[in-house]
Amino acid sequence: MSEKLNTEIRQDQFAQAALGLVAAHGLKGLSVARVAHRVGLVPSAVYRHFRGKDELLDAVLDLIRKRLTQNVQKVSDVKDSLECLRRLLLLHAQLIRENQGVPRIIFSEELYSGNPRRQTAVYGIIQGYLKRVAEIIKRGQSDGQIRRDLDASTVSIMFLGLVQPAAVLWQLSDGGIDVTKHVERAWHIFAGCIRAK
Amino acid sequence: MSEKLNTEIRQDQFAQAALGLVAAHGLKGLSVARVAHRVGLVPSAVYRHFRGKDELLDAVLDLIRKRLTQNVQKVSDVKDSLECLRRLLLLHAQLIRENQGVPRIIFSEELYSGNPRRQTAVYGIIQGYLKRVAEIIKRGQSDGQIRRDLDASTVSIMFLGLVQPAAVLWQLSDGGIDVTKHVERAWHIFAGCIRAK
DNA sequence: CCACAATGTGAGCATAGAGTCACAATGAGC
DNA sequence: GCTCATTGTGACTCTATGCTCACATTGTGG
Repeated sequence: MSEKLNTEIRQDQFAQAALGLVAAHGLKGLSVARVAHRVGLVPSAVYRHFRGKDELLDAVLDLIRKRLTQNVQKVSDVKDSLECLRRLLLLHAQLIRENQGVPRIIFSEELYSGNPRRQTAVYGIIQGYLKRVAEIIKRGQSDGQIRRDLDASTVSIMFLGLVQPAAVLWQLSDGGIDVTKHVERAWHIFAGCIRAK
Repeated sequence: MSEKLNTEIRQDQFAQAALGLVAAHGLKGLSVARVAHRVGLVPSAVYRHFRGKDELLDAVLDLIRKRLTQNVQKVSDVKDSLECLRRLLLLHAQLIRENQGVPRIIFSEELYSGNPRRQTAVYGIIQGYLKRVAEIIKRGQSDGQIRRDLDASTVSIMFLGLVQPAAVLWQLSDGGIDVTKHVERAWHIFAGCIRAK
């Protein structure tokens, strides 16, 4: 029998295991049994710490939200707002590279179709991230770094668009495309466009 | 008993039914039984026209490729390359609005994880589309409409990035975001950036 | 050191969905 | 109008997976 650990620790372990499994085998490959096995426990053990698979998935979403928030934190002290955005973009690319599970979960409607509550949750995560990006952009607009005639919200969505398609291609090509390189090139073009003249 | 129709017609019907089902209920809701029911037939009838679910999904992918190719065709006679791109972008947004199944299938790794052949197929569809976009861009570069210092391939991926995140948000918010509006605003910014001065 | 709550286990249930097969109906070509 | 290949049907099997439950084990507070 495995060591007995308290619920919070197990919940964390299960959530991380789940995220890893999605990265490796896709959402389709995410079964309660596999998650348990990855943690070194037996399937039914999962139900000691979650009411069901739904609750487990919620925990995974929470994990993802934390990772995104962390990235924003990491760049929050960069004064130059364009540089701040650039670094956030690179961190984002890195997050995706290091954990393919993140985009797979966020952009797979499998997770929330037929589950309005979770759909709202995912939407909230993305909107939360976008909001923070928009704030950085607005800061750049007030201190004259970024063109004031642009809608911060639109720009923040475009910002996401710098990574997202590249991430999909990277996944599809099994790493045949360098996400970070593309993101750097794209950023160069994009920055030249929103920078105040 | 239902009317007997030949295989090509049935294959088409099943593929379209499948695409519609994905739009309505997500990939998770795509079962052979439902597809059959939507066409007004019984589950086992599907196996008269496809070897299995895999072959059905391949047919759906083919349908999607055709739709994308159609869009490129529709704008192929527009001389002004920036205008050509703008129209293609709007068609793309329209395609997504009218058939949510398209992005859901293309960007859901569920479809191809654990199936290298199909993964390659999806990659091919996107790359094919990107290639055509890149050609339009190169045309714009040679006739002096678009900045020559930009890498056409990078720009084509950015082009995709103008719609993709908006499409995801639109899906997540149940239509709470106007994809076409965002795309128009984003295009305005983007075009100002790649246009030759 | 002991009781008991929390955690881990294995066996088993229920359901959904892919696929098979023998048989029935259809309709196109002769 | 007959024949037969094609297409449609219903009953079925098989497998994967979410989940339950009775029981075993652990370790912590008193």
